[in-house]
Amino acid sequence: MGRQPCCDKVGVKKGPWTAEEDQKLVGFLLTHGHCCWRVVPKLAGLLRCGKSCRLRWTNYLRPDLKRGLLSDDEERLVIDLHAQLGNRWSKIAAQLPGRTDNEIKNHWNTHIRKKLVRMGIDPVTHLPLQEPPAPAPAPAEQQEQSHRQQEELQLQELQNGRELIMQEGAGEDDITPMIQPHEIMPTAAAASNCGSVSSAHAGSASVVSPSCSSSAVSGVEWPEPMYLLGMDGIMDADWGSLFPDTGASDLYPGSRSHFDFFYDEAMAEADSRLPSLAEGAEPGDAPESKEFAAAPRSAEPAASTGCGNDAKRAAVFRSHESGSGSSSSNFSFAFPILAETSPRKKDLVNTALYQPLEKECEQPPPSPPPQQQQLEPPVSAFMEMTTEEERRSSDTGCCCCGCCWFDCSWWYRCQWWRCGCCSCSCPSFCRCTWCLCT
DNA sequence: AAATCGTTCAACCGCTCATCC
DNA sequence: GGGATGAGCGGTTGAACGATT
Repeated sequence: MGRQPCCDKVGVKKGPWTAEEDQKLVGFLLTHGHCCWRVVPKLAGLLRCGKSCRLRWTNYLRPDLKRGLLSDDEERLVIDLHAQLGNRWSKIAAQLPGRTDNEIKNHWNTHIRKKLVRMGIDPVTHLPLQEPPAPAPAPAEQQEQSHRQQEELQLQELQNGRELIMQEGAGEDDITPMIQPHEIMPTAAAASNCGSVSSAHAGSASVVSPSCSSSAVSGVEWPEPMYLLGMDGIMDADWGSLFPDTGASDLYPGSRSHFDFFYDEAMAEADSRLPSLAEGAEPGDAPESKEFAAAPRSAEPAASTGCGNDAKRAAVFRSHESGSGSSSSNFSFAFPILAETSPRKKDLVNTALYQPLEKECEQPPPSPPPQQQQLEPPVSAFMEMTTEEERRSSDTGCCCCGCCWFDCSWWYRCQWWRCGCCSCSCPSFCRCTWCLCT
């Protein structure tokens, strides 16, 4: 008697997942978890096999996934772990929270393996390749050779550090650097400015969320279904009551989300710059504090421009911020960002998120077209824009929404720590010249 | 502008492992 | 102990996309 197939293959859809399917799957899993993958598609109303659902969830929809290319540190760790574990991608992935075995495997095959070969290292044995000495490089190759030498130096550093990494147990903070603020994908709501999903900028499941496994997630008692593709559902959620007693960091021990990182850094800096904020300083001391606490600047302009979600988001933030002091990880669940499709290079190439290909890095950067050389207009020009919509829609001015960090930080053109057109580093409230906190 | 080639990565396939009965 | 079953792993595929000709 042969093994029962995972599905009957009849009437089962294959190929790329649609947004609607993602929505159904996420909604179902967040509501019910998964007890048995085979029945998930039936109960969720999907014409997919359970295996496909599991893969889609673990490799793409899971709310703790990082997106984007592996960082240099992650790449080094992958190389190091591969030298020890071989092609045990799941074991390697287990050391890189937020990364999937599939993702690492793909990255290995498309980037790292080639890099190692170029460096004269056998990607299988991690030993030097036995090759005849290469002829003297042509002048055009000298630059590349210099690049190789640099990579070899890095690899040597890696080898030197291998023992140390292993002895120290490779703490998460050491081995998995946080995604930097500029790497954050735009939220669908932010990118579209008014809550409708923009396929052009809606990132794939770019998420700021604690590390977890799908099995851990399934253990949560989730509230009412939240169809994540409709961002309103997220924003409307009562995140304070979602995890009334335990923060996400409790749910996922030892984890710290990117949001945690941002939040703590922001608070630390805000504390240093606005020491009297907590005591209810006078406007002269912290001009934005009271206004923010009462009604963020974004709220009113948002209303006038039809962006009521800003107020909702600000309300969620305030609710969170004024909580009992439990882990800010609670809030991390507010940002699972689902996309209609995976982001393509064209979507990111003009953004801070774009990470050039290796070969592109080897080329001298193309000189920007004239119009791009003046991305930052005089501050006065920016200040002449009077509405939030004008500021937001301006490709040449400050990209901040002009109000609280809540919007700014999720707007992909923003620099987290300070706005591109001012040196304000008061991340709790703003980073742009619209604000008065400078 | 069109054709061709190379790259990337989501998704699939087939296998093994773990667990249950 | 052995069969049935579900889950997970690693290799492979193919569509989409970018680069080049």
